Amino acid sequence: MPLRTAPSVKRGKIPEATVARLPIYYRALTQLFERGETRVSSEELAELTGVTSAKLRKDLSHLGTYGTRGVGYEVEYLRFQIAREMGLNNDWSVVIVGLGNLGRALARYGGFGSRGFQIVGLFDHDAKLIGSKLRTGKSEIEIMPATDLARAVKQLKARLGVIAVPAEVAQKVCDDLVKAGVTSILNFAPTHLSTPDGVDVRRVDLASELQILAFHEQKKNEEKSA
Amino acid sequence: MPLRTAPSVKRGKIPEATVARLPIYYRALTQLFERGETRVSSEELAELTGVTSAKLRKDLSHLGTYGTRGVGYEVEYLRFQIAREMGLNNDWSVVIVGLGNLGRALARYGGFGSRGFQIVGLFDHDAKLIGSKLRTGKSEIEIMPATDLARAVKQLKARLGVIAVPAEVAQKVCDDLVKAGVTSILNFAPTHLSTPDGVDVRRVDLASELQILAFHEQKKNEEKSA
DNA sequence: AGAGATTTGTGAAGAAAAGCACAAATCCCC
DNA sequence: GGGGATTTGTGCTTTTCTTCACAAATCTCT
Repeated sequence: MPLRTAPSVKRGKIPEATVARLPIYYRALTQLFERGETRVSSEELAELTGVTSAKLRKDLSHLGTYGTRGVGYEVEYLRFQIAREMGLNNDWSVVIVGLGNLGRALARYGGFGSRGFQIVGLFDHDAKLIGSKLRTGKSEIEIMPATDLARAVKQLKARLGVIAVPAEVAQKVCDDLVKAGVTSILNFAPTHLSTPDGVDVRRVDLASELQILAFHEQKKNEEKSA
Repeated sequence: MPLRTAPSVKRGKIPEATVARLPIYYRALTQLFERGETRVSSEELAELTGVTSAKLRKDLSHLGTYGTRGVGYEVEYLRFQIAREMGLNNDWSVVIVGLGNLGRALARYGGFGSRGFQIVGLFDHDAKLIGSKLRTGKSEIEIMPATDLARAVKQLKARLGVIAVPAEVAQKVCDDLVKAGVTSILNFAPTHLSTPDGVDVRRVDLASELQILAFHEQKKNEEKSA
């Protein structure tokens, strides 16, 4: 009978590289949990997520010692600990600015609205879109005018913002979001955003990703012909 | 009159971290070029792209010595060198699999079809979509049945594939793409893909990005209340 | 209860990336 | 043509990330 002893929670700060992998582990654990698995070894979980088992163990060791030597990890327990560490038990309000092709896809994207994230505001500049409603997961939300951004976002108390507008206006939108109290931004516009200290920006750049692949692809060809 | 001396092209391999930043520099240089700027210093370009000037210079030094001390870099020349290094002068054929919300947005996304990347095939599983046409940049392309994937992609000779299908079928699609000769994959499905050696996979994970932001957001709150 | 088989957690070593600081090269102006 | 002002390119240092390898902890079987 594995009696759960007090989890030794470590309070050093977690390396950024580790933080970036926690969502991957979380997802794999969720899958295992839904499949009814109760235990998993670092080897198996590493296989599922595409990392090495040593890296996985070191990553987890930054959260605390949640495994059992000779046995492995309890799926549900480890999953909960990661969720807690990542703040997924809290509820996060998110606004999306820009509802072109990409913005609409993001708004409708299920994985976005799921677990912990709730889309509470949609904004666009285009008069043809304003007032129309969009289904985002469970609820329907009306698209509001971008001119209202700063005021409306402040009222919604959202601290996470998604920018899916053209590069030319991204900085302006970013400034408005920051003014409204947003302190974390996911930027899909292909441009660098400058923000004051204390505001995090993560960029997702579709064209860059393709270019990086093309670079490696080219290297493969050079090798072949060499 | 700055007579252009033979560029000393360095042939060591370029660090991965540098490769990931080259597209950013390239975009900023394109912008400067279109604005009519002919010269830029590492300090200015660093500011524009959100890196430090030392890092920028070191990155560029891996490509060759394309700057002039006391002066800076010639915008057009440097831009060309980066493009060449990244294989953007070649033309890359890309196929997209999965034309749900996200896939359609990607297909229509201008920055994708631009400079060097041409979407040559669209595939989906859904009978309602098959046969319909989608405008991707300049041309219209018909959506083809996913059952035809391996055969059709081989015929199209595409080596870059974009996966925008649900996680459950992503590995199957990936296997088919690899079978068809695709050697670089951009994966939007929230799951790890296993591939044979020689096939590169880059993952873009929207939910993970939000979760990483939420993690830091939580840390900010803890600090405040501490 | 003890021997043998697993599997974690982690120090220590190694590799990669970032940051520093300054010599070398160029320009400008008198 | 020489002195002062810029700005690159890079050796060196520091930091961060990854990998290795093994002791410690647990389980199983007899």
